[in-house]
Amino acid sequence: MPELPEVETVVRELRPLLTGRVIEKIEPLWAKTLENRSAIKPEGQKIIQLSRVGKFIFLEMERSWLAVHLRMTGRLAWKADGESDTVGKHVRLIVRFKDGSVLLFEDTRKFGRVYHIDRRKDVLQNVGIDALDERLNARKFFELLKTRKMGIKAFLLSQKWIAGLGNIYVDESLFKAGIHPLRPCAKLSFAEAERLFAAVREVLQNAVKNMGSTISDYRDAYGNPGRNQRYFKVYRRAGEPCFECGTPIKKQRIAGRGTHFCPTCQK
DNA sequence: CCATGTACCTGAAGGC
DNA sequence: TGCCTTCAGGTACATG
Repeated sequence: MPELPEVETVVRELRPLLTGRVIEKIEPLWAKTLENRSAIKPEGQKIIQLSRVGKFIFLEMERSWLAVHLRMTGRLAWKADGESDTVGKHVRLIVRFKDGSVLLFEDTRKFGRVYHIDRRKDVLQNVGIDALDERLNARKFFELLKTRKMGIKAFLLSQKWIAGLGNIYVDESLFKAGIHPLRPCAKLSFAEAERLFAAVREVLQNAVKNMGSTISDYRDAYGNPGRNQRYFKVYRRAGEPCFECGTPIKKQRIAGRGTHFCPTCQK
């Protein structure tokens, strides 16, 4: 499941591969994958730069943008020779460049989307500040928490306030901070908010260093799996002993997601 | 405002 | 072997 670290890894790898290339054609193979919300034509436009906000990947062109969301099983891969590339079973969209290279969007479950838009905010209306944005700090994080009654896991999972976290990194961050996933946001002290903010940053930054986590589907732009899954403390460890206290890790449905936590360490 | 449920999808895994 | 059910979870949307 690509979350911020996986998306960041893909963006870093694709940036030198795609920048400067000119689009010849965009071919959707599964109609719903491409959502065109612009009157401008992508054909003939040059890719100026790549960026990321939360789980969105942006390809900035000269007059419009492509925004990619990988959702659950989406992957991007660039191939120097588009002609020799046999189209795999799960290729949902092909971006063809003038030089003959291609960007493939593969997506087993078809949840992923490629949006063609005029400006980034066309897909960012309901997306909050990126979790690694330098403008975010513990004080601002606490300010976002203190007016909300919802459980902290639901808050972190929502992209509305802080963008980029998904199920894996929420569980790992809450464990690192020693906070129970059901704690109401508004009941967290400033010290707890500070600890949680630091944990979120550390968990995400470590995962970026490890090129993301691969559970089943995720691969980077070169088709390689990440290494971060080796360092999970709670995710997918139900019934196994907590590394801190030995209590079996509990799995429970919270905020509609399989949630892993240590009932002893997380209060 | 918030929690819950369903839809979108496919493939893997478990039960019988 | 094979059929059926359940589960995985990012996001949008409907409902209470």
